[in-house]
Amino acid sequence: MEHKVMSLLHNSRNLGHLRQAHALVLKTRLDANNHVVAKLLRTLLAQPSSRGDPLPYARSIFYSVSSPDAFIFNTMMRAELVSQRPRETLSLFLRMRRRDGVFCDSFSLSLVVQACGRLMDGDNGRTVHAQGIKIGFESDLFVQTALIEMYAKLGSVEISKRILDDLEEPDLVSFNVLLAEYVRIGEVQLARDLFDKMLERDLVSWNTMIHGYATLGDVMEARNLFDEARERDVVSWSSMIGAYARTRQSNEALKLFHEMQLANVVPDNITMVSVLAACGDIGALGMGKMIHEYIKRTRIEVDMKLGTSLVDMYAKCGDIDSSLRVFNQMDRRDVLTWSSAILGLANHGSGQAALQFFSEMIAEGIEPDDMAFVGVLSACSHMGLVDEGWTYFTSMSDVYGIAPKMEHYGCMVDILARAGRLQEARELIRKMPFAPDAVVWRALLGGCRVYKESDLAEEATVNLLELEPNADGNYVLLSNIYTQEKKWDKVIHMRKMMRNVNIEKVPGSSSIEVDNAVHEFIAGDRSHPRTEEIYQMLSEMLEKLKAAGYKPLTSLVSHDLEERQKEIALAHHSEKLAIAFGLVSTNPRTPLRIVKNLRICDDCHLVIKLISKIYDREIIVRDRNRFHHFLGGSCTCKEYW
DNA sequence: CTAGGGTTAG
Repeated sequence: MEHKVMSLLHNSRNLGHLRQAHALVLKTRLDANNHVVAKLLRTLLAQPSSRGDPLPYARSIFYSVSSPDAFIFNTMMRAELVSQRPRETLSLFLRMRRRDGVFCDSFSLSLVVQACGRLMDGDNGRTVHAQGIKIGFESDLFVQTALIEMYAKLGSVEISKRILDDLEEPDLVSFNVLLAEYVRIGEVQLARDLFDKMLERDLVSWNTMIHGYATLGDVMEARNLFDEARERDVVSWSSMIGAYARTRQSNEALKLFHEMQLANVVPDNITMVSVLAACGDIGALGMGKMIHEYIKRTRIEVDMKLGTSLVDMYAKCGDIDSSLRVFNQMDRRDVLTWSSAILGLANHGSGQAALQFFSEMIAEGIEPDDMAFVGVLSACSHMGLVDEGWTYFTSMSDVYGIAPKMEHYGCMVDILARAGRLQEARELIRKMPFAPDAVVWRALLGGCRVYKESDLAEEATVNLLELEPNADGNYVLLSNIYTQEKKWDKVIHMRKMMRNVNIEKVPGSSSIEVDNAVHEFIAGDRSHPRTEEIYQMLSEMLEKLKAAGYKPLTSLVSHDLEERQKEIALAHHSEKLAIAFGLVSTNPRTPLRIVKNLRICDDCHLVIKLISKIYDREIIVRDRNRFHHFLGGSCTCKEYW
C-alpha cells in the first residue's frame, strides 16, 4: 500500500490529485508513516504558487502528524521560511527542541539561523549559535553560511567576516553571501576588496558587484564589471538595465535591453520592470506596448510589481485608458499600484477620479505614501479645490504620520496661489521646515502673475534668481513683471545684471515617437534627416494659423531682437518642430504624442490648440508637470498649468 | 534504510 500511495503522490499533477492521495493516506492509516507524510508535504509545497497559498493545507497536514521526525519539521520550517514567515520557522524550531526524541540536525539549524537573521532576533540567534557549537555543527558549511548572513543582518558584519575567515574550506557561496551583505549595507568598497581577493568567482559574485556599484550610483564602474565578466545571465543584464533606468539614462537602458535580446538571454518580470520604467521616462508608448505584448506572448508572470510598472508606464506615456485597464485586471494592488494610478489620473487632468481612487485605496485599508499625496494635491490644484487641498495636506501629518516634503509644499503653494490666496501661500512658505526651492517660488510667482501682485512677484522672482541665477527663463519672468508695471529703471537694472552672469539656456527639447522610434528635437533643430519637409510643414502651419487669427506671443522672447526674429525664435520651439514632423510622417488623424522636458510655453499652447483643430488631430503633450490633451481647438488643462 | 538546508537583479 505504501508503494501505491507513494507513486500516486509522485504522479500528482495538481491539487485534486493531491487531495485524493491525502484521503487515501488517511484511509489506510498511512498518516502514521512519516516517510509518506513527508512525501505528501513536499509534493504539496512543490505546487506552482499561482494555484494559491499551499501553506494552510501544509500546516493542517503537519499538525495532524502524531510524531513528526526531524525531516518533517525541517520541511515545514523551510516552507514557512520561503513564504516569508520566519517567525513560524523559529517557533517550529523551539517546538522541536521541546519534543522528546526529536533532535534537530544541521538542516534545522541552518533554517532557524536564517529565520533569526530575517527577524533580526539577536537573542534567539545567538542562543541557537551556541547550541550549534555544543552539538558540534561548526564544520557544516550550510550552518556557517547562514550564520555569516545572520550576523550581517544583525548589524555585526565583523563577526560574519571572522566566521568566514575561520572556515577551513570556505566555498564560493559563503564568500558570495558576505559579498551580498556588504553590498546590502552599502559597504561596496569592502565588497570589492573581498571580491578582488577571491581566488574563484562565479556569476553570482560578478552580479553582486555589478549591483553593488549600481546601488551606489556608480553606473560606470557597474558597466566596467558588466563588460569584464566573461558570462552574463538574466540577473547581470537586469541589474545593468536597472542601473541605467534608475539614473534615468533611459535610452541606454533600452539599448542594453536590445543587446540582451541579441545575446539570446531570456528576460523575466524583473527585467521588464526596469525596461518599462525606461519607456515611461521617455514616453515611448509604442515601445512600452511592444513590451506589454511580449510579456503576454511569452507568459511572463504579471505579479504586483510588474503590473504596477505597466500601470505607471501607460500613465507616463499618456495612455491613461490602458493604464486603468491594467490596474483593473490586477488581483492584488499595493500602495505603489494605487499611487501610480492616482498620480497618473491627476496628471491627465482627471482630478475627480484621482480623489475617488484615493478614497477607495483608504477604504481598502492601504496606507497612502508620499506619491499618493502628490497625486491628490495635484488633483486639487487642477480643480481649484483649495479647502480640500488644505484638508489633505494637514491630514498627511495629522492622520497618516507622513511629514510633507518639498514637493507637497510646492503643490500646496500652487493650490493657494492659483486661487489667488497669495498671502496664505507666502505664509506657508515662511512656515516650511526647510528652505524653499525654485519650484515653490515658481508656484507662488505663477499666482502673482495672474492676480497682478507685483510686490510679491518681485520677491518670488528675486528668490528664484538666487536659486537659479543662470536660467534664462527666470529673467524673462522678472522682465515681464517689470514691463507690466512699467518699471523701466528696473528693467534696465535687470538687463545689466544679466550681462554679469552666465546665462545658460536650458535647451528645451521635445520628442515624438513615430513607428516605435523616438525622434528628439531641440529649438531650431536642423539635424533631422527630414529637416526640409519639417520646415516646409512649419511654414504651412504658420500660414494657416495666421489665417485663423493667430498672433505670435513675442513678448515671451527674452532677446533684444527684431519683432520678425522673435517670431522666428518662437516658431522654432522644439514642440512645434516635433509636431511638424508628426504631421508629415504619420497618417491623417493619427494622434500625436509629444514629450517635452520643460513646461510648455503660452505660445506653443495656443498654437497646438489651433493645430489640433486645423489639422483635425488629437495631440497629447506631456510637459514637465502634466499632460495636455488637445482636441478640436481646446485643451483638457483648461488653461490651468 | 533514504529523503532535505546556503548566494545575485524590481
